[in-house]
Amino acid sequence: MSLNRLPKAYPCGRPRASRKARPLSEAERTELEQKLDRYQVAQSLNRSQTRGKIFGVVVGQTDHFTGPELVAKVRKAHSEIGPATVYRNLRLLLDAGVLRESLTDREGQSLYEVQRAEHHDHVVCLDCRAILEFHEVGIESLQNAVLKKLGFREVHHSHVVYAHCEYRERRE
Amino acid sequence: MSLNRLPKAYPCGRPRASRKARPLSEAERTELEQKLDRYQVAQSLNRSQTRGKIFGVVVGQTDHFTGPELVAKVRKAHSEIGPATVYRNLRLLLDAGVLRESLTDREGQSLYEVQRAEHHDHVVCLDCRAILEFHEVGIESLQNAVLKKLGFREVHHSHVVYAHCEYRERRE
DNA sequence: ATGAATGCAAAGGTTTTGCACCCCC
DNA sequence: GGGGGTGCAAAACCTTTGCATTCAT
Repeated sequence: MSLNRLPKAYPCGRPRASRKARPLSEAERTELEQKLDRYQVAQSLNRSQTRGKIFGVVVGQTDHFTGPELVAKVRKAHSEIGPATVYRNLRLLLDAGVLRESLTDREGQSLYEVQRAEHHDHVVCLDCRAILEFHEVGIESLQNAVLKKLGFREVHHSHVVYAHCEYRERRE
Repeated sequence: MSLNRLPKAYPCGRPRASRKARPLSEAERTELEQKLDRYQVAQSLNRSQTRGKIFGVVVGQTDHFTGPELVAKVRKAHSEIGPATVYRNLRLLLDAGVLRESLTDREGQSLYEVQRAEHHDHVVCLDCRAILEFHEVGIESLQNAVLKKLGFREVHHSHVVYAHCEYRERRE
């Protein structure tokens, strides 16, 4: 096999898209809106219509998405909005805590998702690219103990496990 | 503050570059060489001189480095080698397990490092960008228990904590 | 009125690809 | 000899930036 053609995907039999996160509740949406508002006030920013539209698209996302995907989604709903504006607001929403950069997919692209109240970490299936979420309190508390010992105060973290899933295992 | 000028760095007083990892031992270096050899054989790849040179530069790295940094380092030692070749070999070395993509820095760039026998995770200082390493067996075992329950078999993982350090704390 | 936000186009930076030529086995 | 590897240049891609204009307060 030549260097020029390294495989990028190793498909397994896992059913696709079986993992849609639940949509935001009305309360969560309101909470995020207030978060954005507070950030805008704190930073003396304006409340623009365009930002409102982008926010609307963003909080409608249940899955993880890349920058270009967000650009496309925004553009689909509001064709007048260009990439530059989307990226400027993407960064702002990250800073405001409305979004978070949750992981890097196996192609090395950043994936973003809406910041929810309950934190979670990720498992990426190396076969079918499915992304699952997990939360284990014990891990977090051990992590915080380590950080404290090192003299740090955590702001956020990214814990991603890349793994083969049982679907592949069965075929080996 | 305008959207166009979001701050990217918040310097703290931590002394820079206080954290150099130790260089590879001769044994480790040999082990990596064999790993590469095995990979080349398994994939029916050739042993080229250029790849050897790049390997040489790579195993001389003690710190984390980005793609462009590796390009520059290789070029400095071997000016005839271009970016395309470096990137092709970077990917190959990742696939061979000689390197690993260890984390994404706060600018969103991937950082690579030599794969060592002892696994470790990372803390990134949000103030001075220092990168520290930690290893906590308890975290790993909890993680593996979770993965098993979900029906996955871990291949590798990335656990990065972004945090403020005590140096900043003291000044607040 | 003043600074923030947008839209466009252009630039920037990183990584990949096409292709002719060379090297390894 | 045949496939793998390299080097160069060009392309592809994602993201940021400059600037004139519009919007929010």
